[in-house]
Amino acid sequence: MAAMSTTERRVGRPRRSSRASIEDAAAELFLEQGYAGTTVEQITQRAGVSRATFFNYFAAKSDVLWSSFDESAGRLRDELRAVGTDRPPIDGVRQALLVIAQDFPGESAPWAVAEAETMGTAEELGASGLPRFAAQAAVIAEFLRTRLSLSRDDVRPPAAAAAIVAATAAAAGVWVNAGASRGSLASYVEAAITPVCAGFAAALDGA
Amino acid sequence: MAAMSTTERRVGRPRRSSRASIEDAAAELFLEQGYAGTTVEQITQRAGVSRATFFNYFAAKSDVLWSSFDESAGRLRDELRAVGTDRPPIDGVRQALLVIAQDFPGESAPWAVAEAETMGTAEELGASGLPRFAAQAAVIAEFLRTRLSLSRDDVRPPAAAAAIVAATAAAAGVWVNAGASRGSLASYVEAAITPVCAGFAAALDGA
DNA sequence: TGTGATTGTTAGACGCAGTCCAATATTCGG
DNA sequence: CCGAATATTGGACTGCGTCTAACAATCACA
Repeated sequence: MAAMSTTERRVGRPRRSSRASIEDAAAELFLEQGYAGTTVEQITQRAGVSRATFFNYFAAKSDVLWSSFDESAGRLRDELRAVGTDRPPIDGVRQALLVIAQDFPGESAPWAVAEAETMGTAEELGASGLPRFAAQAAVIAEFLRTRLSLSRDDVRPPAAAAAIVAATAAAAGVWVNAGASRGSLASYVEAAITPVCAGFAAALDGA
Repeated sequence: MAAMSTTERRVGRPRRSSRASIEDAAAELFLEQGYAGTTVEQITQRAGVSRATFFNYFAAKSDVLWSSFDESAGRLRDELRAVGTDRPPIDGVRQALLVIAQDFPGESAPWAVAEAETMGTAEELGASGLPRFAAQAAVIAEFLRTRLSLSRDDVRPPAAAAAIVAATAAAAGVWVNAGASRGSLASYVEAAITPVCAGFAAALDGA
């Protein structure tokens, strides 16, 4: 989603403020006052920009919480494209998700979820999460459908995709709550999605 | 969620307006103007109540869309409680969902999803859906965990629950888009969740 | 026939997220 | 120096959701 490195703008007024500086200001305030207790205006004041600028970088206040997720999520489509046509597509999905999950070691989790308790972000994450998960599921479903040459009426591609994404999200939730002594996110995701993939691998066998 | 028939209130001022009448007014307006183009005030005017009364019956404007879902969703816990201890718990979950899905014949779907195109409700349903799905998943996860005597650290119960709920939701989406010629929702849900249940049945076997 | 308890309805005000637009600022290529 | 392109800003506006205090209608009980 970030501007492609090949197309850095070379005309027009340069950005005075960065997306990251707004995120930092928001994270500080969420820690001090909680998510609900912090207004967008306070964030912009601390970041030293105007309120309008905030909405230039984020479409909604809750988008700040998902910044880390959005970065990783953009990779999924690329990882899937790189999957060879020789292996079962559902295995390719599994592999792609595990590769991405490996980028989250046990020591550190995104602040929006790691500090969810003190920030009170859990409620807002839940309220604003479905569109993102659905977008990822749509990518996976389309990948499965085309690779397996299935009809658009077939329930199995969207069902498998939704199940895999949901299992991944559930695994991430357990991973966050496991505290600092946990292992990498990948091991949690693997335990969560392997059964799903196995089940659909069998169900999609005749296709 | 509806007031238990055994506890109809017999003291205090009786309700002048019903939840259903507000829903009807909202559905009409959503058809005429779309969801985003309709204000809560317009709904209350057509229903003949004050704006404050609306928020007595619905915590949010989007809750009107989920009224039908919320009614069915309350049944899940009861259906699970009725599952015998002799059969595998994951089969009990599968059976409970299919029983509930049978209440949705092919001819009629809830207006919020059936008319999603003309009402423009899809976006709002997506934005407000996750808390509801998560609540259902939590019920299923707790059922699986206790019936199987698993630890709270185990990823599998929440993962299986989330996957099953997501597959059900995906099936419902396909079902809605299939138009009037479709069969009952149950057949779609069955095709969607059977692979998930099979996969986790194997993964939970040794437990 | 009151009187209090209980519950439903209402008006009015408020904070804040999110949208929109017009004005201004800063860089570039020519 | 002049436009084209992009970033930033102020300011106004809509509408959701919250809150509080008042008011209305019913029942139980004396």
